[in-house]
Amino acid sequence: MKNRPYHHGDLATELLARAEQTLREKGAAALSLRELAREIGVSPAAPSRHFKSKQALLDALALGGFERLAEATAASQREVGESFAERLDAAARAYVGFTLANAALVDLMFSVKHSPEASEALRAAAGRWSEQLFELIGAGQRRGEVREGAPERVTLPVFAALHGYAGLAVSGMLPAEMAEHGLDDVIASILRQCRPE
Amino acid sequence: MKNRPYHHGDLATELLARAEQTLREKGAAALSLRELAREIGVSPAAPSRHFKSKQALLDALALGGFERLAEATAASQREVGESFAERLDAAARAYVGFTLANAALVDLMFSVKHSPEASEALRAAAGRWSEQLFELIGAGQRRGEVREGAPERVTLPVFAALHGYAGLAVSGMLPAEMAEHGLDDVIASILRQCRPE
DNA sequence: CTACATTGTGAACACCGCATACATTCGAAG
DNA sequence: CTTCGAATGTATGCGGTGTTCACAATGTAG
Repeated sequence: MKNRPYHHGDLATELLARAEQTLREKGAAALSLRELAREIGVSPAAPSRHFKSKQALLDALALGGFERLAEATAASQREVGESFAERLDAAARAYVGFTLANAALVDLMFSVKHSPEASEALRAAAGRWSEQLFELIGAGQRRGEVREGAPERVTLPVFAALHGYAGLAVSGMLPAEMAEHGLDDVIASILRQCRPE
Repeated sequence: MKNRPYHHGDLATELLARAEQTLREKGAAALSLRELAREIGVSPAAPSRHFKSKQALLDALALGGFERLAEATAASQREVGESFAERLDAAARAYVGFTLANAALVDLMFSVKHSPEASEALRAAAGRWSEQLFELIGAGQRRGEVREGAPERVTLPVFAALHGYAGLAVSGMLPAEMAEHGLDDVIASILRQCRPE
């Protein structure tokens, strides 16, 4: 009856793909392992062979999100000028754009609830990405376009502003008049706070 | 057998209270109407008389959160000096303190998922609170301690930085060396970006 | 070819949110 | 005070969920 062989071949990746699709369309809360299995045409217990719990599936999604975010950030820096203002602008728009395009996923990534062992991998992936921000700031400092100071202590406020703006925009809590110039204003304020004396 | 009368007397408020407690202790996902009813000693369907759905209960919690946040912010401004630096510092610590002390609740407040009619009330409560921030910035401008500009466009980056820092801190994504001076650095950067030319 | 590890199945369990029909209590109008 | 409707709590059931277990089918290494 079923044309599908007994073994699916690559259930894990198809689970992740479909999960991310439903995540995007209906949010994290509406994600159901059983429904996923039903869509793929596999028994309800099959997913548990690849993800020992629903949380594990979510952790895997979050991990992939960080990797893609890191890639998007790197890409934004590849074809842009060398001035700090340009590079920051590109990185900021890459980050906020990614967040707006993957709201539920980003929510997952920065969610508090992660299984302890996944937390390690997540922290690592997040670190691999935030290093790009350190490097961005560091380069600006070397060019004399960013004020002096320990890179982490200069980078944190920058990143916080971006993260905060993206979160506010996604939550729909921004009145229209703020959303319009919102990102521009945030970027401008970051440049102002980074300026050397 | 039961000493409790047939009518509980104030089920709605006790539901909210217990819900917030479990929210704090075990997170939003672990919140169950049935378990709440069990704890209070009432039938599983009883809560539905006061909150037509689980989402309605969550909306009510979020609403209360905004009100308490507004109150905490107002309190932070009552017994503090008049300089912008002092007032911003107080408001910032009030906001970040509130989110750290009520992480899951704040998550709920800024979550995307709200029933349409609750969104209105939520937006209103959020507005009542954000007006305090506008006023904070406006007062700073009148004192000549904050750069000129439309209040919304000056306030947004300020609030974004605070919101973003709180989110990062809560998510545990901050390395130790950042978390230490983190808030201080964010506040300093806000002051820098607000400074007149 | 045989043994073992991997992957998918089927049934079961204990939950959950929600809806419906019914019971009890409260409060106001007559 | 009685009555009668509204508010509140109960009992039960439905369809859904995540997770676990024993078992079956398939792949793979020796």
